[in-house]
Amino acid sequence: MGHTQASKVHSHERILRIAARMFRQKGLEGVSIANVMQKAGLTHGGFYKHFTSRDDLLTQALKIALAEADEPEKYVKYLPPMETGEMTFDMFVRAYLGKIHRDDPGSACAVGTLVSDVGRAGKDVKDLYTARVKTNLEGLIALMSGPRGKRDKSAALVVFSALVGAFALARAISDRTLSDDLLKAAKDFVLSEFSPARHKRA
Amino acid sequence: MGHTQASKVHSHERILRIAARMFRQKGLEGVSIANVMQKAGLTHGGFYKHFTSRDDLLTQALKIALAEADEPEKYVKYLPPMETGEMTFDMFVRAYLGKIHRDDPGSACAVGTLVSDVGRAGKDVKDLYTARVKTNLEGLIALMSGPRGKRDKSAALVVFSALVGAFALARAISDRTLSDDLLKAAKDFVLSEFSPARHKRA
DNA sequence: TGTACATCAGTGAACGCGCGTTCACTGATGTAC
DNA sequence: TGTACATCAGTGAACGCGCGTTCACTGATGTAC
Repeated sequence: MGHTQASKVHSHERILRIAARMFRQKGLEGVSIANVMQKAGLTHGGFYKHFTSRDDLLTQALKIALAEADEPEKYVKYLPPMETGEMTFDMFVRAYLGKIHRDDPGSACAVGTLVSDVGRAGKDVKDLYTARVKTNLEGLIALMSGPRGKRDKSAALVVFSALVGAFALARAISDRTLSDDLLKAAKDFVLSEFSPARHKRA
Repeated sequence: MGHTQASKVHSHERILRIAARMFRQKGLEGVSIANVMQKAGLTHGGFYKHFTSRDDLLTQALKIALAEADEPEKYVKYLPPMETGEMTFDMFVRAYLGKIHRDDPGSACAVGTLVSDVGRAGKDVKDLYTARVKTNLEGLIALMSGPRGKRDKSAALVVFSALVGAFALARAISDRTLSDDLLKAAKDFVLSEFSPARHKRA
C-alpha cells in the first residue's frame, strides 16, 4: 500500500467526515479511534499520520459537524422534495422541527444532538459550539426580518431555544405520538408567533 | 467490617444518591462503577452486592435523578431564599431559567442535563425519561391553569421545549453574557406569553 | 447471660476487553540521475 | 526512457490503563442453645 499525493488529503477528509457523523450519532464520548478508522476502511495505527490525538480529531470533527448544518439553506433536505426556492423562516422551522430531521441519526443539527454533551465538555469544545450558535442566531435574525417579523436578538434567542429544545426532546421521547405532538406544537407556535410572513394576531 | 441490618439499605441508598448526581454531571456514559463506589466510601468489589450490573445502577439512578426534580415545588431552592409560599408558574419559570439552576452541576433537572444522552440511549432509558416528561407536562399544565392562563397541552409542550432548550443551551454556551441573555430572553418571553398571572397583551 | 456458629456486606486481587497511543515495518509513489 | 533511492501513508503487533465483572476471603453482626 503506497500513497498518492492526493490520497492523504482524501483519507484525512474521509476520516473527518465519518467522525463528524459518528460524534453526532454516538456523542462526544461514544466514539473510538479504531471504530472511526474501521468505518473509513483503514487500520487504527494510521490514525496518527492524520491527527495528533483523539482530542485533535474531536475538535476538527466537531467543527465540521457544526458547519454542516451551518446555514438555514442546508435544511432543504429535510423538506418534501417539492419545496424549492429561497429558504424562508417558515421553511426552516418546518424542516428543523420535521420528523425527517428528528429521525436522521448521522447528519442532524449538531447543535441539537450534542447540547448536553457540550454542556459537560471543556472550554475548547464549548467555544467552538458557542461560535456556531452565534452564527446560527445571526442566520435566524436574518430569516425573521420580514415585513412583519420581529427582528430583535431576544426573539431569535427564544425561537432558537424552542427549536433546539423541541428537537432534542423529540429525540429523547420514546412515545412516538408524544414526540410528534411536541414537534407539531413547537412548530405551530413558533410559526404563528414569529413568522415574518404571517399576521401575528388578527 | 461487618454489617448491620440497616447498613445495607443505607449503603444502597447512598450509592444511588451519589450515582444520580454523577450521571447528571458526567452523562450516562461518563460514570464508572469504581468511581461511584469510591465517592460512596466503598470499594468497587462490593458493588454487586447491591446491583446486578452497571445497567441496573444506571436505570435505578436515572429514576432517582429524574424524580428529584419531579415536582415544580422542588425548584424553590433555585430561587432567592426570600421567596416562599406556594409554587406558582412564574416562580417555577424563574427558578428553572435562573443562573443558580444553570450553574448547579449535580442536582439540576435531569430532563435538561441529559436530553442528548437519552436521545442516543436504549428503549429502557427512553421509556423512563418519557414517563417523567409526561409527569412534568401534567405539572406544567396544572401550574398554567390560572384565571387567565392557557391550559392546553400544546401550550405546555411549547413552554417545556423552551425551558429545556434554553436551559441546555445556556449550559453549553461558554460566553457568559450570551448564556445569561438567552436565559433572560426565554424567561421574559415565557412569562409574558404564558403566565396565568399576567395579561397576555394589553 | 455466655458461648458457638452462620450470615453476608464489604474487601481487594484477578479476569478479559477495548481504549488511546507507540513503533518497527512495508511497499507503491515521486524524485534524481 | 530506465534504474536506484528516498519518502511516507498505511499496517498490525504491542504498551499500559481503566473498565465491568468475578471470586475467595474477612470479620462484625445476628441467631441458636
